[in-house]
Amino acid sequence: MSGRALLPSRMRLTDELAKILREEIVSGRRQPGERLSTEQQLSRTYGVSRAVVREAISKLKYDGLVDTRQGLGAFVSSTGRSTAFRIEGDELDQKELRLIFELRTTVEVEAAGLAAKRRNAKQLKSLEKALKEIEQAIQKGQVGADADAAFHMAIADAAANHYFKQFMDFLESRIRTSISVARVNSARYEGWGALVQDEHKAVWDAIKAGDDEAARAAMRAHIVNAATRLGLQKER
Amino acid sequence: MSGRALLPSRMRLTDELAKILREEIVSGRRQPGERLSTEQQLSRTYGVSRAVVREAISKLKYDGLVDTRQGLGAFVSSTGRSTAFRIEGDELDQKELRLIFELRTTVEVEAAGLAAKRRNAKQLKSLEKALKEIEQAIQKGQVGADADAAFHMAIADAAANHYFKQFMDFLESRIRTSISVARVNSARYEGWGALVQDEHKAVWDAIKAGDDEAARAAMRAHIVNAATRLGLQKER
DNA sequence: TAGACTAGCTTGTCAGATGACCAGATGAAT
DNA sequence: ATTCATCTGGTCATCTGACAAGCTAGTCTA
Repeated sequence: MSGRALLPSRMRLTDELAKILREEIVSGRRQPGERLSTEQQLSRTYGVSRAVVREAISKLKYDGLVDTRQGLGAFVSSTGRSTAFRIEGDELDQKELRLIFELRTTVEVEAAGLAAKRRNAKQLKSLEKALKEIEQAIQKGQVGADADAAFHMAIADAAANHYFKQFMDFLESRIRTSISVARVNSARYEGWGALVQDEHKAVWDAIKAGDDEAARAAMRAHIVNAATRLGLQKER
Repeated sequence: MSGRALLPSRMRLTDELAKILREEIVSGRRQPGERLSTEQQLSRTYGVSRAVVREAISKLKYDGLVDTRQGLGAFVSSTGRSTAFRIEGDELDQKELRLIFELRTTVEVEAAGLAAKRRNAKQLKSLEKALKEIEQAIQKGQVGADADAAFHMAIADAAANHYFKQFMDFLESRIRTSISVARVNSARYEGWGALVQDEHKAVWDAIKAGDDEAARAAMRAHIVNAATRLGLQKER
């Protein structure tokens, strides 16, 4: 088979094909509801095996861009919208990070508020434990990033909404991979340790007291400060 | 082949397997960097063909959960976290929908607040246009779902943060596919038209006036009411 | 000892085959 | 004439077996 010329590049064939098909759909060149060519046709058109075509279509299906029905074919999904929320790109510039931080702030502030209203005894204990571990780490001069993450996740738990938790987790890791770890750690903790801990305590106190407004305010202050410490301009 | 017993259910095999493997990773049972079993082993373990295993792994790779290298194997990605935020399942029950609505409320309320602070003349015009179209649709007795969506998206635009917009878009379409369209439309507009429009106007007025707190309050009221109209219990 | 080389494993891709599923046509029964 | 069961061809879902290409580790050679 020499049709390979139709799919150049050194990428994997399935990624290459998926990219082409995706482009055709999101660009609107293929209308919602429209039927795609059959796997065999696509395989012939692009000079790849049916297995490659299947994996490529599988990706689009996974993103909700197409639906397949056995015996019928593959169709451009009616919504034409992706069913997954992605943040593309490995390295994000400061401007993008600031926007993501804004979204994160929004969600985490509300999570703190919900936690203040809904937390139970067990969750309070988890929070307290995380807080103590951060304290100890700081006293030892350690970074305590794990304990810090645990604190934030404990809040998400207490908010009693696993979508909040999932989303915060997602955003956190997305931000983390975009800022060099060294920078995060140093910026977050070097010299700021005590200050950060004060902010944590404020959040903790409010959640313990069940004061959701105070919890929101404390969390907002904490994250805005964190952004500042990371060198992201504080807005407003 | 009788190993099928290991993968019951009427889902597609590849989705089923992907779900299992994903669970093993996000739960932390498999550590970041750890090597997965080979495709052949997995194929034997779960009693499916290698093609199915490949498609399943392809999904995880797509979400950034695993990396594969030809000749080496598949590895749990270093972060161990997904690069995409998904809400699994086609039909979500009321409880899940309520939780998603809570997240949506959070984001959209803040978006309204940001819009009030940041909107420019052009965006105000878009909002006004959407508002008028909804009005006309209601007077004609039509549904006006498109115009309604346009209104919400115009707010997202005015918030000047495309992550808000993307995420709201994502949640909206995710909710829409979980509630039968007929039910959404009727519940949203049949008899409620004028009421809904009043809520929209309140949001619009606040954004136009640049009053972010009022915008947040109005949007919160609007979405809470929408949830109620959809038969989702209002919480708190 | 240092470097080239080979063996063996793994993923990437291919080709062909079978089963399940669907829409529409066909034909029989009412 | 209408309704319903059946047939038929097309399509996706899955399986099987094979080869190519990339990688590691150990072996062999100079």
